[in-house]
Amino acid sequence: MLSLSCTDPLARRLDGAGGRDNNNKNSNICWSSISVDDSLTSLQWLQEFLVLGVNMPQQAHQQPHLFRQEVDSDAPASPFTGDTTIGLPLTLGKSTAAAYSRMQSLPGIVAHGHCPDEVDYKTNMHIKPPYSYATLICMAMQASKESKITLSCIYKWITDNFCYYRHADPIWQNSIRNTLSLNKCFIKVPRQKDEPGKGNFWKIDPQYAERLLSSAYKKTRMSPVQINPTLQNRLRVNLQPQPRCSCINSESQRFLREFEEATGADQTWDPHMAEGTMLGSWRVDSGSGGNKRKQSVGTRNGASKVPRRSSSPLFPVDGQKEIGTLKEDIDWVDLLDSALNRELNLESAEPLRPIMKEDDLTVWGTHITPGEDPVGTDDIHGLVENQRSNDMSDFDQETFLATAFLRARGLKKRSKATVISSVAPLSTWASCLTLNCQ
DNA sequence: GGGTGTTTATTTACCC
DNA sequence: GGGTAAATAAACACCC
Repeated sequence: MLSLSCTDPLARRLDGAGGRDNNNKNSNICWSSISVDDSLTSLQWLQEFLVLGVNMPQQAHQQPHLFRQEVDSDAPASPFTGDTTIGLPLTLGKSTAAAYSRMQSLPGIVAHGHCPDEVDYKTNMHIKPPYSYATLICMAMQASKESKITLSCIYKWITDNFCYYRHADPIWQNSIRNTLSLNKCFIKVPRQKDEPGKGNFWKIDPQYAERLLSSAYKKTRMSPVQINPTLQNRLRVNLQPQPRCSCINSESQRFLREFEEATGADQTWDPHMAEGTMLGSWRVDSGSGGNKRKQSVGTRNGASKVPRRSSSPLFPVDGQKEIGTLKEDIDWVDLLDSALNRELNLESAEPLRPIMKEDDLTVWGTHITPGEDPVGTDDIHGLVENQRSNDMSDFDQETFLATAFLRARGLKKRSKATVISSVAPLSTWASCLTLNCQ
């Protein structure tokens, strides 16, 4: 029987992770500094493990991926997928790397090619997709074969492809409209007088697409992972507060995009190929947003300033200010046992052989020089190449490309967790890390 | 009345 | 810390 203590280690960790930006920045810190003992005495690793680890086998190589060409789906591939069907949020307040570091401390959990951080947004109603509204609109526009699209079609596409929005407060539709109006990337196309229907059409301004093509996606805003309030109500679990919940940090996205640009990797949704399609680099009119219109108007409802809703409804605003405790009982042992059982079912998977320095790391005609970093990405290269000979999937190939790219960019000195979680399909980097454990 | 579009205000997160 | 993009929220007008 496990005896788990959740207070002190958790408090210590949270103490070091305060501040709104710390989630991302602490990724590396957690990876390198959390001891096994620390991990095992904190409940957070368990929480993350439960979220990240379940139902992975069937997803590891089946989930759509941003890099992968999807044949029969207009749905946005979720580059960061995972299963949250058990209803707990993904990596609450901790980066993938941090979560993974703790998972790794559990023997047998990591070593089976798991994909701990994938979310199928098409079916997962609990986690808000990490795409800005502008991105969603753009996705909808690209998915539509038409050059213009109506607001209702945008709504429909989003709800069809992001389960979260099917159940979310319809306020998001207001935000969509707001985005369409404010964002110069979107052009309103008036409806013909004889055209039936309501509202105008919308399309993307090609000039912004061109700008995007000539310059990289420089800026991306990462939405925090948000949990559908219905889930919150269902769970009624007061988990420890975290200042931010983000499963993919901005650095990861940047690397991802740099990788895409460098490799021209196939994507389900290819912003480079789609006319007017732009991801993450929307130029909004400088007059909008920000605090330029500072004006004391009180509030519209006459009340004094009301705290904003927590980014994660699981964490009430008040709760985010303090270190909370698990206020309701959770049968952690059962949950752990259940999750472990699922994990152990993977043991039939063929073990990966260690990387050998003499292995030929030539991939698609490109030779990767091995041996520069003792336990670094060389291992991954070798793994992927060797796996390739065993019918390596596109998924794995993408991982290899991503890793090779990062290495070429001089990122090999990063912590492995950072590198891998930055770009690799996570089903693969779990396998890759296995090598490093050997 | 409901959907749509616009505007204003505020907060949050990220970058420099 | 300032600037700014994005998100959130609300009010309002217009149109079918």
